[in-house]
This record gives sequence, structure tokens and C-alpha cells, in this order.
Amino acid sequence: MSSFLTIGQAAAASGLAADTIRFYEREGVLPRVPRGQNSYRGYPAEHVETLRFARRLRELGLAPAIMADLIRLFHDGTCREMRDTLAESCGKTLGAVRARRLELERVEAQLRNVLDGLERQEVDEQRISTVTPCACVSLIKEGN
Amino acid sequence: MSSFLTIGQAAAASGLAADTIRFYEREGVLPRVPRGQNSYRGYPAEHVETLRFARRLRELGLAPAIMADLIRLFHDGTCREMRDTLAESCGKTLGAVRARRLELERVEAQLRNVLDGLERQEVDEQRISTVTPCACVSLIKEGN
DNA sequence: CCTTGACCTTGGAGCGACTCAAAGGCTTAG
DNA sequence: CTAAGCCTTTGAGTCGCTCCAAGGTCAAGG
Repeated sequence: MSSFLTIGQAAAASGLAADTIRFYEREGVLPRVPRGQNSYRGYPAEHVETLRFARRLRELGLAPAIMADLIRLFHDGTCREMRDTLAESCGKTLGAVRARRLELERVEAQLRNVLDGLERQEVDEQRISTVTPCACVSLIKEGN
Repeated sequence: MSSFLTIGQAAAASGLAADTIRFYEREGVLPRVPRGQNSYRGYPAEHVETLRFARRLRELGLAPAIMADLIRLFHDGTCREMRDTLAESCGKTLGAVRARRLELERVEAQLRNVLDGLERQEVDEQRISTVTPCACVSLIKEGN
């Protein structure tokens, strides 16, 4: 009847969890939507586009503070502002993501290396100590 | 004089921050060390090996709970226990790291793609709306 | 002897980005 | 009448540290 969706429906339609939508509203990432007499949030059908946009921004790894800016432009901004802000935000995020990815690659290689070494490592039931050092421990320590 | 290091010295010698050592002790990752009359923590020189071991485990991305087990074995365990536990922990961690790395790779590719598209995108000063949609927004929405 | 500055102690708050739980109200179906 | 399945708000929990406040301790310089 009413042309408003409940938060659950908006969540289902947008792919964001209801909890996340509430969180974004609290944090000012998403605009505050009107409440009904039951104090339920009411989402006009077209607001789903905004939620989808938010979801996509999150998928791209953009921080909530950045999402907030872009979502404001989505309602208020010019095309140029949108492009410039997107370019800056995505560029910044790309740098961070790349750095993190490179670090994970290093860690991954080291873990593989350790696992590799462990497989071909002979072991016994001796307690580890300075008298009976454990080769597995040294394997770890090597630093790669 | 005393053969004990302060936490600052132990930190410098091991490469772990003093705060991190205290945190690990509180959480049971590292054993509790004795306090002097001034209530300062006292680290015997050989304890630095334990701290280094902890640091290396952290570098490998192992969770504190796992570090706790391995550090116990470092003092208490047999070589076989160490190997088996290391193999299990590193295997588990490797899986998680790999999954995260793959996700970051996907995000990275998408960000590059968006940045690429934005560069060749013509824009104007029109407000974004359903009447004047912004191509940059569509660029985002495409999903790659 | 006194001060300064660098260390140390504990307990607790803060971070990011949600996620979940508690305690309660509304609506609809059986 | 009641049970289910939504919704509301507030606030706590997650992870792995990191930082802060308020205070005690210690070595060196004036």
C-alpha cells in the first residue's frame, strides 16, 4: 500500500544488511530516512538506488567517511564533482589495498616456505631446550 | 649488574613493542615474568629468544591464541609436538591469508578498472539526478 | 640535595567497521 | 489468544593491538 519499504525490504533489495544500513545512518554515511507512526524507517523505492550505490562503494573497499562524501554527491553533486571525488577516493584506496595485498603475499610466501620445511623435517620426542634445540623452531626463525 | 632486562630493553632486543609484550603477557600469550622490588618486569637474557619467537610468529600472521600454544611448546613441548602444531597453525593461517589476498586482488582490479573508466569519462557541471544521470555513477555500478 | 627527564607500573579507553544481543512494540495469521 | 516475525533503540562485543592518564622509580647534572 504505502510506497515505502521497511528496512528489511530495503536490505533485501540492496544487498546491505539491515544492521549495516542502521549503522550507516547513525554514522551519517547514509541520510536519515523518515519514520512512520510506528517509528519504523520508511524507504522510498528510489532510495534503493542509494543503498545499492553504498553497497558498491563498500565492495570497492572505500572507507565509510569517503562513502559519506560520495553519497552526498550522489544526491547533491555535479557530475564533475562525482568524478573528481571518485578518482581521488579510489586512488587513495587502491594504494592502501595494494600495500596490504603485497604484505599478504609476503606472509603467504613465508607460510608456504615454513610448511614446506616442516614437511621434510625429522623430529623426535625430545623436549625442546637449549640442550636439545628443535629444528622446527630454527626453521621458523630463518626469516623466510 | 642484575642479569635482568627491563621491558624496554627486552622490547629493543626482540623487536616487539613494550606495549605489545605487556599485552601478550596479560592475554597469556607470553608467560608472566617476575617483578623486581620496584615492580618492574625482569627479563632474563635468554627470555629474549622467546620474545623473538613470538615476534616471528606474529610476522607470519598467526593469531595470539595460536601463538600462546606454540610458545608453551617452545618451553614445554617436544620437537614433534612443535612440528605438528606449527604445521596445523600455519596451514590454517595460510588458508585465511590466501583467501584475504584473493579478495584484495579482486578489489584492486575493480578499483583500477573504475579509475581507468573515470579518466576517459566526460563530465559536466550538471547536478546528478534521474533526469541527468552521471556516467561516473554508472561506471561504478557496472560491477567491474 | 634537588630537579629533570627517561623509564617503568596499572587500569582503562580507542580504533575500524561492523555485528550481535537485550528488551520491548507492532502486525498478521492460525 | 498467542505465536511468529518483523521492527525499534541502546549498548556491548569483536580483534589485535596502541595509546593515554596518573603515578612511582632511577640515573645524571647543577
